Amino acid sequence: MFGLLTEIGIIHQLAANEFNHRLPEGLHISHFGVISHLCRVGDGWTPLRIARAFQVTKATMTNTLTKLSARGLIEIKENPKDGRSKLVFITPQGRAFQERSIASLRPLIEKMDQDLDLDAIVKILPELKKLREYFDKNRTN
Amino acid sequence: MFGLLTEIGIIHQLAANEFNHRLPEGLHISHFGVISHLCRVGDGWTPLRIARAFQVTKATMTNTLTKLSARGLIEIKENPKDGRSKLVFITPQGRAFQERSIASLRPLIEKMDQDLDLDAIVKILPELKKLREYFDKNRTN
DNA sequence: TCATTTTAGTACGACATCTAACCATATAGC
DNA sequence: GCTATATGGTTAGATGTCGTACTAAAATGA
Repeated sequence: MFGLLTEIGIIHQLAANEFNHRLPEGLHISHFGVISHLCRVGDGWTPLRIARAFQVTKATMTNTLTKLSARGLIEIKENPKDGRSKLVFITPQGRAFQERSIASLRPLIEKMDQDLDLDAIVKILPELKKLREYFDKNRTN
Repeated sequence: MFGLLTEIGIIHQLAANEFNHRLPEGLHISHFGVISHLCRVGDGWTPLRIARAFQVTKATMTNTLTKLSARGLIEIKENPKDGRSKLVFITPQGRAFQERSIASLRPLIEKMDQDLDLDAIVKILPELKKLREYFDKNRTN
């Protein structure tokens, strides 16, 4: 069990590092994650909901969104339905950034697709999902 | 592929967080990792060799070892064979810390062993190892 | 032998993330 | 309706990790 988590930790570290190196304009994998998410599933989410989707604290998400907003990649508006909260929208520059990012990452992904046994990887995904759900359900706080 | 790495990233985040919460005296999973490593495979390693084992930079390892040394959990000596380098040894307090840590983590691990299908997890380990070796081999540096 | 290059470790600054504390607004209970 | 609690977001401080640049020592090679 320790071995599994060690392995996962190292893979995460190496993968995040690899991605960070390749993302344009010195942006971080977490920035790409949020932008990509908004592009794929639609925008107009509250910061808290995005934080939950990525399993980070709301303070972390405030930080990430502030950076993205400063770069003009997203727009943060008041939520007309709830005075406490905000809504996050992607801008045209945000979409352009996502496309540039994907283009930057494509060679890496394609090389992985080529070098690694995708079938085997697809097979372990459900197992990882179970593990993630377990941690998510059993976490303290 | 993206999904796989997202999953791995979240699991790592949740697991590291869970471990950090449970480790004694506010120590971090990275500290436990080093101590545990020295206990298991023997001490007298150079900082760089430990850094490589955990796939972190040597600057990071300097930081970690400084903290551990300040707490008296390890001892860092000159390397008589090489004036540039050091050797890291575990102290009795370090061993005691490892035992306390394991005791703190035991309930979590036992619960996981109980709740999760270990056979399935053991089956995905080789696949993860392959993935890790792939990233390790192909990393930009 | 001595100059060049490589290697081990450290110093410093940047940054993502966390926790804790705080403010403002919404919800619930009496 | 009003008070107490819960919720969404921000701020401040701590920390782990990274990249870059530096020093000192070892290895290389002409």
